[in-house]
Amino acid sequence: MGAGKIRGQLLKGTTPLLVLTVLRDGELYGYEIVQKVREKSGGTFAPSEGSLYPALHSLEADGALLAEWRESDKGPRRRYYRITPKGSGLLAEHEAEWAAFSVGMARAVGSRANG
Amino acid sequence: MGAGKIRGQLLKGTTPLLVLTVLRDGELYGYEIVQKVREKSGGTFAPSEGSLYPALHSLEADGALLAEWRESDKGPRRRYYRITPKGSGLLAEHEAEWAAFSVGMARAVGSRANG
DNA sequence: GCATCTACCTCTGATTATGAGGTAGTGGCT
DNA sequence: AGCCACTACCTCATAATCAGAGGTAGATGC
Repeated sequence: MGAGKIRGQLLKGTTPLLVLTVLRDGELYGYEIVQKVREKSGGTFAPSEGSLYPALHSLEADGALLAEWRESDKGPRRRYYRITPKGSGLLAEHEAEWAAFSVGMARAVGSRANG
Repeated sequence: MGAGKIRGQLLKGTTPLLVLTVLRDGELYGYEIVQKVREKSGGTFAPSEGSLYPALHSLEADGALLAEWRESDKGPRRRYYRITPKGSGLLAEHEAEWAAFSVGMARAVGSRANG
């Protein structure tokens, strides 16, 4: 349980990156996004609804995503999300941030001393 | 500026890991901890005072660190921190969390499709 | 006396993940 | 028909914690 508490904090700020990443391969609706993230991350990540939907709305408001309602044959309607050119730019920014961040962590936490 | 906003969120939860990591090599006081973190991370990280001191107090309260006031020849007194066995255990936990987290991210964000 | 550097501490505001709750459509079971 | 489960969306209250600004205090130099 203690470990989960740490993880919850590490997750902060990763939802837009994860969402934009799975949408790079094509349009998806909310539930599908969670499944794709879980799949791609090897089961490590699966954004909760309480963080997914606000993130989607915020990305849409920023012009990073385009959304469209569509009916489903078998269940409630779905809101499909598609990445925009602006979203691709934002994705690149998030990827660069993550890369710099994880390199810094590898240096700082790496088993060997650096100084 | 936009990038910094992302990073600020990614940083959440990393302060205890960074602090415990630099204290693994010996005791340090607050200002020194920031410098060591900056040094080890190649300039990527340098905890702000507003996050460092609360983290130190919390780690001390948890029994992960032992602290001691000492006078300085040339300036105000310093509070030296030393890692305890419990702190080493916590460090191992944080390291494992970080490892799992960064592996998951590498899978999810890696340039090639996984599924 | 006053500014500057070191060194500590605390508070406010902003961001965001979680978990619980709520609304609806579809289909299966009794 | 009534009930439950599953899909699919959304929102709210709570908790964690980072940044930045402010405050206290000792030592040094002008």
